[in-house]
Amino acid sequence: MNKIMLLDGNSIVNRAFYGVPLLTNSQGTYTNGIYGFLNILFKLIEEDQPDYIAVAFDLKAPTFRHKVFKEYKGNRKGMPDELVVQIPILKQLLEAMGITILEMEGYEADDILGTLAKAAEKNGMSPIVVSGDRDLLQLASDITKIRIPKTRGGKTEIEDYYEKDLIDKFGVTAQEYIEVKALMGDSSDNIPGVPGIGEKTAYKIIHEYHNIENAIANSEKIKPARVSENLRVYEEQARQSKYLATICTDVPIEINWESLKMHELMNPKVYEWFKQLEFKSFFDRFKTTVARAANPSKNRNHKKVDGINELTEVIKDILLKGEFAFLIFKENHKILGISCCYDGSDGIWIEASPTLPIEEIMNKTKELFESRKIKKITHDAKSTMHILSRFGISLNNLSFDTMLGAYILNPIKDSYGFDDLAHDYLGEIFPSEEELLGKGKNKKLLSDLEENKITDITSEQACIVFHASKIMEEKIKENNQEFLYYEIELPLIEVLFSMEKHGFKIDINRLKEYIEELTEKIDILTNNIYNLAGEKFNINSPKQLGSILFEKLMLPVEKKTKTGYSTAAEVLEKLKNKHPIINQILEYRQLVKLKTTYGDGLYAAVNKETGKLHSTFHQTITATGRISSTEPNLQNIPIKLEMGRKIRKVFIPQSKEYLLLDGDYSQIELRVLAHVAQDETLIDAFRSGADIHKITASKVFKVPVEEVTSLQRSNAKAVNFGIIYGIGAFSLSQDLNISRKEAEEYIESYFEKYPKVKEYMNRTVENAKESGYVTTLFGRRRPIPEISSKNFNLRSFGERVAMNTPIQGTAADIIKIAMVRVYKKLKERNLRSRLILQVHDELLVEVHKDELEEVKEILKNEMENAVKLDVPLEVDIHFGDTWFEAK
DNA sequence: TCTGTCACG
DNA sequence: ACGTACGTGACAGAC
Repeated sequence: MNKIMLLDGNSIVNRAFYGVPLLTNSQGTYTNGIYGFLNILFKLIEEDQPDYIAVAFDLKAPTFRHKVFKEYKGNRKGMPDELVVQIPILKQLLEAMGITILEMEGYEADDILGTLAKAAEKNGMSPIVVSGDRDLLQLASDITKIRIPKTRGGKTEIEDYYEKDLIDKFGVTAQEYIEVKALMGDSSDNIPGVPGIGEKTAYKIIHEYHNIENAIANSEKIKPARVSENLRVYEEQARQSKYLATICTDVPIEINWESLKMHELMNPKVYEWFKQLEFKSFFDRFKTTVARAANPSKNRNHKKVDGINELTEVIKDILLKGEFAFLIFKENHKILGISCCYDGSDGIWIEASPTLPIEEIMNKTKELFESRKIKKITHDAKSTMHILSRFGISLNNLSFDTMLGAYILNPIKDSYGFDDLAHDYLGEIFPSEEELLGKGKNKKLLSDLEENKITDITSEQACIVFHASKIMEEKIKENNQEFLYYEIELPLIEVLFSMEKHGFKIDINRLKEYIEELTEKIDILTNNIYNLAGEKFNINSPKQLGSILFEKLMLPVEKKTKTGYSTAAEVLEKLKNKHPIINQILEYRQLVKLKTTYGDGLYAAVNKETGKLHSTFHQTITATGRISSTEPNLQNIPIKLEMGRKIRKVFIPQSKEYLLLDGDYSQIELRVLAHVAQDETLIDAFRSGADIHKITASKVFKVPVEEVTSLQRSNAKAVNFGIIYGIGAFSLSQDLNISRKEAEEYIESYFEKYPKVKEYMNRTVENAKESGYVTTLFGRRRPIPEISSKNFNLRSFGERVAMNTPIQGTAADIIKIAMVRVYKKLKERNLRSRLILQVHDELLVEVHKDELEEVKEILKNEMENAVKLDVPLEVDIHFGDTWFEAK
């Protein structure tokens, strides 16, 4: 007998949503309801192997039940927004799987399922009705099976009911199940039932009288008296409840059985959906043939080159084409080979081998890489340049970097892998690194794979890069981002490469001394703390520290975290006067931070050969356009506190012939704000060259500039920062330790004095809501999906981001322009001085003593004139023998 | 691997 | 009534 599976979409996704923790993919789309639904669906299909399938959904429109009883489901709370957004995705996914979705205005999903189940029975099929809701049990028969899945802690258990199971478990038939509900009502659907009759009484009555009419007729015999009387008084209400509780089995819906037939669910479209939703655990459900068919590019015919003659032919071809995409593959310091793609169809894998050593490949290809005529396309050019430089090769005429292109087109992604390129720009499927090699300790090496697989993967990636670059070029043009991409970001690659390669010299002996000094101080503090606590414990453990402070010493609890007491500096600061241990802990924390992160951390990062720190600068990480620095992070070296600042004395020039020259923008973000908001008052303030915080203080606190106190100035400074961040009164009040009301007054007063700033903020948020993104002065774009969220917090975050990103991002654009120009000038003039570091609003140059005056001029000039704004850009220049002195 | 904490702009 | 400033990265401890 043919089986037909009929699912109650809403109720199952609801169950799934609450049974699976709130998941999102990397785009921030909530996916837990969909994920849970699929888990249930797959399990059911595996168990029952249905021949036909359909999913019914409720519509928002009122149903026939509302017509007779407008309060029906009146007390229902709506779905949470996190679930609402998943429903349309689920529907599209089901459609992609070839599963028919049934909806009918005026009816609920239950009614559609009931109608189909009954029709299917008549048609000689076995219906399997699936719902998260027990109401459906009234559809059970000796042919129709009701299945109720429950998801708990990721596990799905299913209760099954034929009508006999209903009788076994509840002692009622399917029809009697309705009668019971008519009597007891249903608070979740707002079905009234009969007052005074609950579950127990309802069953008792139906066991004896089988239906409500019979019960009403015999109500005299029913005890207790109140139940008996209510049955008569509320007999109409009981009838209406029965009507409401009865699933309609004759919905006027046309049934096309053929269209409900099951197909292979795991088709290419579905594969794509799963990739986007990041349901990696479902991937192995796809037959490899499907994955292959899903990917037209797999049909490319890649070639492996492992002989010198073939390589010569390839190079000849490339010289003819004038352009090629390439990737260099490196694993554990070993270079495996180079893949390339130059005519848009097949890729080529040039494999390093004993017969064709990498040195020989590099010797042969050097002319290509260094040619100023041949255009090069690659993915992550900066890393590539490091590899090439080991062979004394430089990369010229880089025409496109797809990693950077993907970032400019969408800076909020958290990875820019080949799978992303294929999906986002080519509409193709390519497995991610994790899918290809696994992850964690089981991660395989590319070189461990079969030979032809290596050829396929490496060549295919080069092809993806080639093709994606063409699409990206178009999009960059459409977005008016050509200047940003070709004049700022692309040239910046070489600048960052040079900074990384050059490195920052460290006075290693001085660093050792610094560590020793810290060690001694920490030892003393540790002893003091143990004495004050009366026992030894791990001061670094927030958990142990919390129990000492708040349980043993009974200090008042200011703030809690998810896991326990907060021991953050901000909290301890407030406990300073309550116990002498607090100051010791604060100082201990500060010194331990300095020792571990900056002392030991930097020491370990110093390159043994060069004696320098070679940080990596990331150009595709931040959502705003800033660069970031890792291993080590040189953008967060202490400066605010004296003890921390001292570490800057270990940062020195490479030799005594050199000095460190530092240029930093003064108030660049506020200046950008003045410009983009076109606020005359703010513009004038900057043109006058005066202290901007002081001026703001004078305006906000309505006192003459000369009479601004230092407290007023520092408060105004906080307001200025707040404005840039997308101000909130609460946070400002926290920051300044003032009341919320006062903070509100500050803000109001600020906007009164700088009205165009307020207009600008409103306009920017409006635009972001309209378009879904914000832009900087140079066309950098940041999508803000949160801004249309129904969730207050998410939406508020989106609004703040909309206000902040154009400012932070424009400042980032500006300093990047300056970097490119400074680099170019130093190179053009054949100077020995080198740009070595950028810290968001600051550039550091290692300058040869003979070139000091010239380079000072270049640095100041290029930074101040990187862009012409309606306010001047001011740069402070300092120099010295260490970074400490150069600030 | 996540959380808390803290360093920077 | 909501819970609270924008952007990062490193380290230690706890799971």
